[in-house]
Amino acid sequence: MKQMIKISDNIWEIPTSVKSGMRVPARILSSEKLIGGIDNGVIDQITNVACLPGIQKYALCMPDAHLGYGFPIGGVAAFDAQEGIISPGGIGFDINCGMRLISTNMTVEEVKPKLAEVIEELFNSVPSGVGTKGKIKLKTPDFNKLIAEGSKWCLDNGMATDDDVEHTETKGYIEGADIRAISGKAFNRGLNQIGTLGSGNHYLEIEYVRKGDIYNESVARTFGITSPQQIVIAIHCGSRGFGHQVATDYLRIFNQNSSKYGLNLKDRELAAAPITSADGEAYYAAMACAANVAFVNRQVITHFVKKSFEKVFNKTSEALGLKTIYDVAHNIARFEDYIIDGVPKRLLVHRKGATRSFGPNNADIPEVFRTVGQPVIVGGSMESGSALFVGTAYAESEYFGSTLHGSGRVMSRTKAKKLIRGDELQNNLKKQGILIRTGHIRGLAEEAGFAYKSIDDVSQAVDAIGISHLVARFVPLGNIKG
DNA sequence: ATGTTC
Repeated sequence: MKQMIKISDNIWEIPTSVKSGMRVPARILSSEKLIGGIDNGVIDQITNVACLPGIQKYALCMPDAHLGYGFPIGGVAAFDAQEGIISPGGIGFDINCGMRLISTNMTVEEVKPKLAEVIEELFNSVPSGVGTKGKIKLKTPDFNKLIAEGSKWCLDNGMATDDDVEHTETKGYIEGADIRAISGKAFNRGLNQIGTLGSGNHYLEIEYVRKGDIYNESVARTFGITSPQQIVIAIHCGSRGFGHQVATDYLRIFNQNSSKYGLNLKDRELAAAPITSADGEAYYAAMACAANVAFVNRQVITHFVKKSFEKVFNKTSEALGLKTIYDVAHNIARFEDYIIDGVPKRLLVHRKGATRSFGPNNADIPEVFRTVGQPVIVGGSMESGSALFVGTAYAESEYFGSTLHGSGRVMSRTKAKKLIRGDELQNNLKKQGILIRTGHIRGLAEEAGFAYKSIDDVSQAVDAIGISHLVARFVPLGNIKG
C-alpha cells in the first residue's frame, strides 16, 4: 500500500494528505507478516473514520482488523465528548459483545472422563442458536430493573457472587442506561433471551493450559492461572436481539435526521450524531442499556455453567474453583479521560472489536489486579483456543487504553462453507481431541480455524507493540456453538 | 452479529 508510511516494525501510518477531510492520521498496528493481509477496504474505512468530527490523535486499526459496517472490526476511534460524534457503526450491531474467562482448580485428567457429559449438560442449560429463548422467565418490571442495573441485578437474584461482579469491567454496569431510549421492539426481543449464547462466532468453551503456554508466571498467578493442564472456561457472546435492535433503531433515526447534524459523512454506514445532541444522548442511553443486558447475559450463563459443573462433578462450584477471572467488552463506547497534546480531555472511546487494555495502578480495574494491569481476554477460533493478556500503561498513553479482541476473519462465511462441510470439520476436530456440540452443524464450517488469522500472529504483534502482553494461552477441549 | 430481507 503506497500511501502507508512505516513508522516502526509494527506500526504503519496513513497521513491526512491521503484523503481530503482527514482530521487525524490513521494508524495500523500490525506486523510485517500480517500487514499485507489488511484489505484495501479496511484502509478506506479507517481513513473515512479519520474524517469524523471531534476525532482525536489517530483512527486506529488493531492487528485483527477486517471489514465491518462503516468502521472496521478491530478499530478504535476516540471523539471529544463535547465536539465529537457517536456512531452505532463504531460500536457494532452486537453491543457489548465480549469475553468472560472463568478459572477452575480442575485438570485435564479430571475433566476428560466426563467431558462428553459436561458438554451435553452445558449444551442443555445454555440455549444457543438464532432466535432461541432463555430459561429465565422475566416480567416487564424485572427486565426494566435488569436493564437499569446490569450485573447487580444478578447479585440480587442469586445468579452472581460479589466476586463475579467485582471481576467484570466497570462492575457489569454502564452509567446512563435509560429505558426510555429503548423501543418496544428491542425490549420484547430481549425479554426472553437472557442466558442464551446466540450463534455465529459466539461460543462456550472448555479449554486448558498447555505445557509451556504460561508466558508470565507471576501475572498469570495474579489472574488465577497457576499450572499447566489447568482447566478454564471461556464465554463469548453479547446482547443478542436486544442490542441488535438498538443498533437498527438508531441507525434509522440517525439516517433520517442526518441533514440536521451537518456531518458530511464519507459513507452512509458511518451514520452518526453529535454526542451532545438529543439523538446522540438517546443512543448513548440505549447503548448503555444494551451493554448492561450483555453483562447480565454473560453472568447468567456463568451461573448455569457453575450449575452444570456442580451436577456433573458432584461438588460445589467453590470446591471446583470456578471463579470469574474477568469479563471484558469488545463492542462498546465509553467515556474515558486521556491527555491529548498535554491537555486532559474527556473522550468517547469507540471500541469495535477491540478490548480495553488498562495498565497497572488504573483506578478502574479491580484492586487485586492493580499491581499488574487488567486481564485482556482474546478469543481465537474453535481450533486455536484463546489467549490471556495483561493491559499496559503504554496502551493508555498512546492508544486510548486499547488492544486487539480476537484473531480476525480472513475469509467470508460463504467461502469457508465451500471449503469444508460442518460434519467433516466436527470429525476432524474430534480426532484432535476437541469435542464440538452444536444445534446447527452446517453453520459450523463458517467458524473453521482456517477462516481466521492465527491467534499467535496477532498476539505477537500486540506484544511487540506493547499495547498488551501475553500471559497465557489456552487450547480447546470442548465447545458449544450456536 | 441478527426472529439471517422493513
